[in-house]
Amino acid sequence: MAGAAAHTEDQRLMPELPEVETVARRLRGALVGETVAAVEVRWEGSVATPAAAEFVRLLAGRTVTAVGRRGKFLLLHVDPHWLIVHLRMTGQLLVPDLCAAPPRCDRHVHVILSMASGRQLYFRDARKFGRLWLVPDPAAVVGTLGVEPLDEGLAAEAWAAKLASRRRQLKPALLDQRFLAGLGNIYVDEALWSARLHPLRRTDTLSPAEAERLRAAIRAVLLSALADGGTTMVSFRDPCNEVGGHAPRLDVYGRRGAPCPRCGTAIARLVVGQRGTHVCPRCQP
DNA sequence: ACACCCTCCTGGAGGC
DNA sequence: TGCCTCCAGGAGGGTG
Repeated sequence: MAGAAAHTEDQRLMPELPEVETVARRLRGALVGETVAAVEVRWEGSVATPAAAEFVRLLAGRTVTAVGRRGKFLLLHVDPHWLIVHLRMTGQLLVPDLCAAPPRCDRHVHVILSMASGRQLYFRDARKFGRLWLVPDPAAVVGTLGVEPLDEGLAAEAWAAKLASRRRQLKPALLDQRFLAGLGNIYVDEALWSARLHPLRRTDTLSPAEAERLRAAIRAVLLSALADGGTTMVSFRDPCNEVGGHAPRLDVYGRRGAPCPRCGTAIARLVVGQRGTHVCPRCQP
C-alpha cells in the first residue's frame, strides 16, 4: 500500500546537498578549462539576474576556472563572473557529450552553454523552479546561508549552542538554509529518524546527547548518500544523465506504511510546516 | 524570533 | 490519446 502513495511523493524530489555535490564534482571535470563560445536562453524565467541579453553577453568568451558548491547552490567561476545555479525541484545540468544515454534537447532545456570545444551544457528543468544567476560576487546569492553540515563549522559544542539558541520545531529549523545549508525534505526526515528525534521537538529542548546524536546523524546520512551519488526517485540526474544510487537505502522518506528498519512499526506520514514528513511513531516519540 | 501564507510551475494521479 | 482538478516542493517575500 506504500506503493501508490509513495510513488506520488516520489515525483516531487529535489536535489539536496549530496546530489548537488555529485553534480559539482562531475561538472568540475567536464568544464574547468572550457571557454564559453555561445549562450542560448530559451526561457528567460530561468535567469534570475541579470537580464537574459546581458547574461549571454557577459558569459561569451569567458573561461570556467572552478566549480564548487555552497549549500544547494552550484558555483561556477566563469572568470571574472560567478555563474550560480539552484536546481530547486527538477533542475538538471547535463553535458550530453559525456552521456552514455544523451538527453534529448527537448522543451525542458531552458539554457544552453556551448563551449569553444563543441562541448555543451544544458540547464534542463521540467518544473521551471530552478534559477541561474550571473554575479560579480557569490555573496550576493549565497551570503545568507548557514553553516555547511560537512564542514568543521559543525563542531559539537557550537551545534548544541546553536540549537539551544532557537525556539523552533526541529524540522523547520533544519530546513532553514540560514540555519544549516544543504538539507532538504528527504535528508531531514532521514537524519531525524536516525537520531530518533521527533520533527516537532523544539530545538531548545534537546539534551547535549540528543544534539550530538542529531549532528552525527546529519553527517552520516549526507555522507552515505554522497557515496551513492545521491538519491534519484525520478528526476535527479548527474551531468552524465545517470541516476543516483541511494534511493533503496532510504529508511523513512517515501516509505509510509512500510516497516521501520529498526523496530518494524509502520512508518507514518504527517505534515510539519506544510511539508510531508516521515517518522517512525515508536522510534521517534 | 517565530508562525503562517503566498507565489512561482507543471507532471502525474485520481475522480468522474 | 479523456477531461478536469488537485497537489507537492525550496526559497523569498510579506504579514501577524
